[in-house]
Amino acid sequence: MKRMNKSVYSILGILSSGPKSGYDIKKTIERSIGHFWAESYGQIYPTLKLLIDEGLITMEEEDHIGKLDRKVYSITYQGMEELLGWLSEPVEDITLGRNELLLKLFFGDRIQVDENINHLKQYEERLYSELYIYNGIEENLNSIADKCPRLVYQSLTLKHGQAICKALIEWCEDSMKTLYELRESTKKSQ
Amino acid sequence: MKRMNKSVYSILGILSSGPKSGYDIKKTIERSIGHFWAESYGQIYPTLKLLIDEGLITMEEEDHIGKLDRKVYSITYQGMEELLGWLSEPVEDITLGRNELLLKLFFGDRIQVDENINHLKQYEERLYSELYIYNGIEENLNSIADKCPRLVYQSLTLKHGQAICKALIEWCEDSMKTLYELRESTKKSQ
DNA sequence: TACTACATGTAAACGGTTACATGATTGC
DNA sequence: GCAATCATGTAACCGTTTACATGTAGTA
Repeated sequence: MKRMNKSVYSILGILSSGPKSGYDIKKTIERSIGHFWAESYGQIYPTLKLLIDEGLITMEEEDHIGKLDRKVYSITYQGMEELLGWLSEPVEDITLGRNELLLKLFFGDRIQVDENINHLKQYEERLYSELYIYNGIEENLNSIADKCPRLVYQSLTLKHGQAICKALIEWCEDSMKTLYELRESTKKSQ
Repeated sequence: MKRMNKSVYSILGILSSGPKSGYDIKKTIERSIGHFWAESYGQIYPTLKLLIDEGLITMEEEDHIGKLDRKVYSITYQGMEELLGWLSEPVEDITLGRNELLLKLFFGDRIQVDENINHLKQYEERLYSELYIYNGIEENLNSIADKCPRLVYQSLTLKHGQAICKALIEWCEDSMKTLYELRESTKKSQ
């Protein structure tokens, strides 16, 4: 299976909770994962075509409720396997724009709780090393006695990075705690 | 003047503190704004060509210290004007990947303190309204009594957004305080 | 009547990265 | 001799957005 771009997985994820048209997929993405992941029609329709070619989804023309040519897409068994495989793989990119970790996490109930905890652990580690670098730069800035305005502005951008790191490390901790509890509660109910 | 992409301003910003070669620009960007703004050679060299055509920078071939064909670029008066104009304009995009606010702020000492404070104020407002939306969704999620794992994962992604918003609102407050102090201290010394 | 939502799709443009080609200089 | 760094540049590729084209259905 050739390398696929991430749009594929956002669409497979959405279809994993039921068949939908291209239009529906767009709307569903906006309402659910829209705050960290966007897809345009120019991305969705060609991707749907590709997914059919790969056998990961199927299409059915829902003929004439009225005269709308509505095409409904469903995920196949292979498609579900592809999705689950991707969900379990470690996160690659974490550009804060299109956040792959959040995309995996949003569909986290499809896989084991521990796998999601692992994703969070790895993210937390990255955040710690990023913060470590920032702290190094900060010490460097502080060691320069001469406090010119230039340095003030530089350190503001630095503090931005530190603030995000610290907040997200906390978020990781809280999230992992939540997932530990989820794991325990599902154990009991079995 | 036709609309320019943001790479232009990162380069003008870097050149505003002294002439540099394309290679130097790349290295300087990495060391200074690299944590929120990247540029590749494939972006830098064509942009330098464009900036020369627009008269915003000039080029001088620094011939033969050895035999390296080093080309040194300097910002022109018009280039400086273009940069200062852009620095004073309100921020457009704030994708957290390539952060335009931080780019403006990093070069903030070139303009009035108050203009930078305004950028921060506007950013803070955006963050408040984003947080407001998240809080609305959260209430909605909480009102669903049925606590299925699905919702747990959804709310994790939501909390991610909330955590960043809160941290950055605090960062805005701190930054504005710092800039108020900077403004007062420069007033006194005049 | 006009506006909004439903519905599908494509082509061009845009912004950016990656891979490649080329070659000098410095230091181990 | 070899690796790292200095140094310039281009072409292909990738992912994404925008603008466009087309048309139906419901409702105010």
